[in-house]
Amino acid sequence: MDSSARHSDHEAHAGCALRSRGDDCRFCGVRHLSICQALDVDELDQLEKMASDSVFEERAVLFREEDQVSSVFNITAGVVRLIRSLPDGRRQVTGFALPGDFLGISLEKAWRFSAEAVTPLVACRFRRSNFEVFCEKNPHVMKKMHEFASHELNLAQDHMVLLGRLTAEEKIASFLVEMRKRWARIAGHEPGLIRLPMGRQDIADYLGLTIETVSRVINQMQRDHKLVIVPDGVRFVDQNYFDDLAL
Amino acid sequence: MDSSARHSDHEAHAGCALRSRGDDCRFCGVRHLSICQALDVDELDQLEKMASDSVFEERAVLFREEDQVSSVFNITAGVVRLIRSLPDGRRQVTGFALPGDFLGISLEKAWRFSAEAVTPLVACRFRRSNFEVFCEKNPHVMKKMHEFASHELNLAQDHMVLLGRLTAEEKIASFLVEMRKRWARIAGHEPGLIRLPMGRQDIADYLGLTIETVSRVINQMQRDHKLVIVPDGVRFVDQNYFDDLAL
DNA sequence: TGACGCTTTTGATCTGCGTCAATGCTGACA
DNA sequence: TGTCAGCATTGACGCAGATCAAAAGCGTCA
Repeated sequence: MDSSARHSDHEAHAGCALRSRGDDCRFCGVRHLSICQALDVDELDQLEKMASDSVFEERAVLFREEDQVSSVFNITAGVVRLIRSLPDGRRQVTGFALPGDFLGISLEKAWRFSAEAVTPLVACRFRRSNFEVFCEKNPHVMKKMHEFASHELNLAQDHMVLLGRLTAEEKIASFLVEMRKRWARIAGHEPGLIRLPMGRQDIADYLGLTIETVSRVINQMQRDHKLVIVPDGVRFVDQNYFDDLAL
Repeated sequence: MDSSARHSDHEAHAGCALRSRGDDCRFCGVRHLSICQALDVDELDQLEKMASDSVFEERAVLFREEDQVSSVFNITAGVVRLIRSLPDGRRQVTGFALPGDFLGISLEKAWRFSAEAVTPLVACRFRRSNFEVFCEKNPHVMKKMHEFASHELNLAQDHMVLLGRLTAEEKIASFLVEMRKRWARIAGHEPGLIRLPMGRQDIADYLGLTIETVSRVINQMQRDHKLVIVPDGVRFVDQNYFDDLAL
């Protein structure tokens, strides 16, 4: 098998299943989505020497809030929930990390949120100390990190509007549209099925709602022929309804 | 007046009143709080050549969502509200910028939020194009920008927890504690008076509440002897009450 | 000094979503 | 094939905070 065939083979399956870099970053299925897109062949080579694939089971904890940041991660396959918890058990899911997403952009000493595998997971792992040196040595990698952080900040502000000012129905619609866009970017085309690998409780904690409200709203949408609920996700029936409601 | 006397004079007034750099960054009252803290004398010199003081009246619009980013700002004196608006008029205040805060950290083409002066304002203004070149030429300035952005991201995540999971009472308490900390950092000591130059509507839009709820909760706190309302702010009576409630 | 405009406060009422409780569904395993 | 555990759904009811409406402060200006 020549390298171009291997390459396109990997691209075709981006985001679909468990899948490692195969020990060669050049053929990584999420490279075009990730921080690595910024790197030239030389830098990619350096980075590869620092990388190790690591696999997590569903529900595995990658790290907890307050833990020292000893590794940073590039998600290769699977979904992660990022969680802030209050002392009394209330939770806010601050985001979901999908293939191509990077955990550890901030270069701070300790994690400010916990990360748990929603599905079986493959991640490209770097020792934090190595990665930090790598960033400092390559200014345009630092710039890329900054661009990623800025993008995250914009998304965080979008989410503030959602949490502070949208109704339950608008929140759900926005969430579904967001997931559709993100999966589309990963797959390279608009998917018919919007995959929702996370449970209702995670969706509720992401949207600042209760599990009952999430369930009620989605099922009402189905009764109103706006979508159909299918195993592992939903399918839009009335696209315009969602585009009109979403943030 | 020698320069050290001028310096301490400026420090003493940090955050109190309208006050410019006086055309010399070395004596800037907010330098130790701002992005400029990262710079050595040489870099500060370069930056100064690019800087111009600009003054805004109360209610002035610094820029609007979607506007091209032609300038970036370092707030010298006064307070700015940062706003995301929905088409139907609902608003979310994503943050308040205080002296030392920087607007334009993301280096994106267009603003993603509007900025309006809550009080009369002095800001140190840089042409975006100049500033970007300056960042690219000085890697550790880029790193500092990234650190600022990362910090903002953490604050944004804190605010998501507040918006998604706190009660009205907890939101108000968290807000007051946040403002106390931020003014303390600017003044260099814990202030007796917590200055609230923004109106009730801005506070409501920051916390995802209505103006009536903000008013009711604060006035109830006063009736319960947790604080006293004074012109331009509040004063804590029962510090522990707030520390226990706040995020 | 009084009239005006704007913000804040207060009261009465309503409602969207939370809470509590029960039932249903699905997949794993004996 | 039945049992069990963990999620999702559904229903009944309650309440925190929204909405609607009015009054009270308060700075500004003629």
